[in-house]
Amino acid sequence: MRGTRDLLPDQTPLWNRVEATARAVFARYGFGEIRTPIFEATELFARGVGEETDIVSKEMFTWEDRARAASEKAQSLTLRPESTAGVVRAYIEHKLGETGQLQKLYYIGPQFRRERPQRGRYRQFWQIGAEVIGPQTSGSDSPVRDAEVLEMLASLLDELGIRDWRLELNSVGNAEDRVRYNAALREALEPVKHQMCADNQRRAETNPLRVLDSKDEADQEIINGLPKIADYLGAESAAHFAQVRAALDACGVPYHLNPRLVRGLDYYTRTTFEFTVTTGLGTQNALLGGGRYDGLSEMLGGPKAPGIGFAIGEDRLILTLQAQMEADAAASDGALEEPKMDYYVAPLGVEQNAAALRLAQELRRKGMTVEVGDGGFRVKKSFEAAEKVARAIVLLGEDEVSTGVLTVKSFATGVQAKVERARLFEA
RNA sequence: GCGGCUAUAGUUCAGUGGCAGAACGCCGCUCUGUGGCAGCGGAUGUCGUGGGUUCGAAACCCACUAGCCGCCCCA
Repeated sequence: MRGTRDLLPDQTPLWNRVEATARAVFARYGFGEIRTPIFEATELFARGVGEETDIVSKEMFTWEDRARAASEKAQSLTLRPESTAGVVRAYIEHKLGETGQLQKLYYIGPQFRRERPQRGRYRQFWQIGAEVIGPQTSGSDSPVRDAEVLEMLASLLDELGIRDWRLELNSVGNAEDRVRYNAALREALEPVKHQMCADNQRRAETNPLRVLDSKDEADQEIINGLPKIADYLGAESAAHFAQVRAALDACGVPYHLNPRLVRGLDYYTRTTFEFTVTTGLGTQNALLGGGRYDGLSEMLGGPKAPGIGFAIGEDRLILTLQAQMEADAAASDGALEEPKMDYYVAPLGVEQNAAALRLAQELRRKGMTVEVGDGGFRVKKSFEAAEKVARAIVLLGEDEVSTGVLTVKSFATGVQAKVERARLFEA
């Protein structure tokens, strides 16, 4: 299917390493895993992500569920295009706010957007994300939370071995700041917008913030002359942002202020951020993105519950790591070695098959990785097969079975030795 | 959703109108309890799918599907 992929066993170890590292890092910061449905009511995304966003207006996989009884109405359902809305729905539904505790939740799972695929962009893609949310009394809107999340991401990327990441940081202000800034943008764009490209002319009308995001080269001069959001932050937003930056400075997390970083989901308020990389992703250079969403819970009919979260594009993280590994292998002239199993047990003759499987059983129960051949194979074939998958071959012929003294040959050293059956289990 | 490029063996690719190819990999033999090297031999296949042009199409044309690159946007 378009935009979907199969991940074969040569790929999945890296995926598992990434996910295990993420789980371990998140646990150190007190996050617990949440698993929410892969589909939700369409309404949730329309209200949470925003009716006018690209995601909701043209990228969702949506269908009408059948009404199963005359009294039941057909419901519009949608494969989740992101997970924050679902997590906040679960927060509301399970009344997690009533605990009074700050909730730190993370998730790993597939997301679905009906876009044209290209490198680093798939219709089913995976996100590793986390949300910090709770009633205000839990400190959920503290700048400490913003900085902690950003510092955690820096630690995670470092631990994964992602090199040359770059943190872009901005504050888009609270709801009131945004109203004033939008008005200022419209006013500034009015006399100059006719000089801009068609896309930007449209955005100037529908969503002036998006003009800031434009990469149209001819329009850059105009865009650079537009009012900066930083000048329109109210005292509260400005103080919050200053504290976030101070905490990042204290932790030694490098960042670049990017006054043009506006994000495409309607729920973002105040802190917004993106981590980008230059390796492996082509023009889709955003590795992860996120921000604060102080009003989302209320938008979804829940209690006031400020929050901040992010989503890592796992596919993009993997592409970056693979590109780095290829670059390293090319630089050191070394081929990428596939991990080998401990033993390949080769029965010599079909009469030894049962004994070979039994030997493998014992070795595996000791925790060793073992492959078993077939007595019908010629010895040459057994060696060839063994050398591909294992570090050593155990020959099991009539003699070995009757005496219990095995013939073991290491492929690394080329040394062949007779080994007591019992001693093999010690290794 | 828009534009460009691409699709031939397991893989990477050559093949611009006249017998479907190379390298690597795979299998067999030389070699029935010792692999890696070498020699010899073998199988690779809906030439993405469907239609059209032509005496003849892998090649030219159209449509579709999928991938890649870019735009939009985002992870």
